Amino acid sequence: MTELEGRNTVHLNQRIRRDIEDKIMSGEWPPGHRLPYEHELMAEYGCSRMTVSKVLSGLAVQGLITRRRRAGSVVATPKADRAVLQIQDFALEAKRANKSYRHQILRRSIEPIDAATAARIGMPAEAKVLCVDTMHLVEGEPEAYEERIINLVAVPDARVEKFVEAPPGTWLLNRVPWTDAEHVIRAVNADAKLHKLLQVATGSACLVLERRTWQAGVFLTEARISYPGERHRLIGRFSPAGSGQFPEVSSDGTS
Amino acid sequence: MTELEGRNTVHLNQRIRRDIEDKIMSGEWPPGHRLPYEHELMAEYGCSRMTVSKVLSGLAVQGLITRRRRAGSVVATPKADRAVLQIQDFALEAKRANKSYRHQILRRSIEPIDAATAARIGMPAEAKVLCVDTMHLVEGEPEAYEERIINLVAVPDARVEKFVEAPPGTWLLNRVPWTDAEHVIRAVNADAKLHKLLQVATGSACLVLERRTWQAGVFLTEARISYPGERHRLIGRFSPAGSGQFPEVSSDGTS
DNA sequence: TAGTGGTCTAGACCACCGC
DNA sequence: CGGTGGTCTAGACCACTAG
Repeated sequence: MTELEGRNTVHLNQRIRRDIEDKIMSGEWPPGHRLPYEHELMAEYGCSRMTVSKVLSGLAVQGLITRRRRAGSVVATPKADRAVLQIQDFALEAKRANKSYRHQILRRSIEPIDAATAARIGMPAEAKVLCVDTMHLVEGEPEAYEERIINLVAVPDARVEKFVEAPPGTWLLNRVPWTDAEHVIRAVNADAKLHKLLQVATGSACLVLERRTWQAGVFLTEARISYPGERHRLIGRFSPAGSGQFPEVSSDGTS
Repeated sequence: MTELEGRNTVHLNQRIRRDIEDKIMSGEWPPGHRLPYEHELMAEYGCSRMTVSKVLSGLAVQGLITRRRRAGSVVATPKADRAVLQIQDFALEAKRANKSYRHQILRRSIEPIDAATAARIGMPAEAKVLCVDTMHLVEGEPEAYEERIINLVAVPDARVEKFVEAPPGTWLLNRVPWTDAEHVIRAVNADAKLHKLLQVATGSACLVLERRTWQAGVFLTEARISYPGERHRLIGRFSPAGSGQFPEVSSDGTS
């Protein structure tokens, strides 16, 4: 077609992708609708097959379409909604809100894990791990209470780390990459311990986030983070997988 | 190099990608480390530039590396952890667990929204929306209570839909694609209403998930879903963005 | 079996940006 | 300025699968 107009910095693949996304998003191509074949798109846009192929592959990765060999590409039918929450680094989060942050290490000891924990994280029951309890304070107020277990076999450096400059979560994040993670979010009524630490009434609802991470099958760390109930909320804003990524996410503490 | 061995069905790009991922994950290439240039990888694997380019682009989309012209590609430093929760369709979820599911529409009316809601969803205060309250029952027990608002301008079909066969969430999911979403997760103490509906003690902790979705800037729907406190947890298992996608995710109800 | 997508090549030109 | 990544081409062979 030798398109020569409108090529300021907008690339052909972007135009193709946008056209297809628009047709899907507008409902013009509903779930199940078969997209044009690659050779048809080649003809339509007057480009090589590689270009349309990359576009369609990207849409497939994004989950907008599904592709099969002989059958062509069809608009995917959404399966379920995803909630994507970005668990911010506490210090970063506070800094963005222009608030002061500090943390206190309440406990730091190396202990054997009990049977329940062993089963949960997939380690032998006798294994010794590093246990670190941390209070996160924003503007001097309790923001969250964190109970963490670190596998010293996977993270030997942690054995001598005192977590003075950075709390365990931040320290680990900047040091050890992970390959698998599991999150559990629950609501619990504050017991005496949470009452004392978070300065909330006994029985008031608290948000508990448990995160376990592994690296290639090897357990790395488990964190149980308790937030004061209604004062804190996990917030996530996002677009479908892969497209807009994660434009703005926060975990704030407005009532 | 003209590699000729080991090409059963494992593609060259997969091998390159795996090699790089392994080096990053093992810590051999820590955050900030500069990867080989494309032409170096070409020489190392004896392939064309397109092949290594696609691999590196994929890793960049995945967030494992960052790429800049002239400067090359470097291993990205992780910013924060993400929690990815898949909000299952209630019926699907129950079916997988081999449990019975049904829903009840407790309320269905078209009403103008109040000022607070209008501000929250970005619609004029006078706009009329469809309000649907739904109880989700698994094995006859209250699983969740859902309060939903649907923008009739964006989803005109909803005006005559009675949600008998499928609850509003499922109905919408299979009909309307969204481009942006916002989630808020809170813990609240059950008030009299939740006590009655979810059959939990007044004051017991409940998990509240609010989801608002838009399509290209146009508000679609808002759902506030309340789960009985400790009986239900949101669970997500996942790998870093783009790689393993979402291997197994559930929202189960064990105590 | 024929036609689709999946992968790969050996080039090319260009935009950007660090030196 | 030179070298990097970003994009694109016009081919090619192969694997898979629907009809």
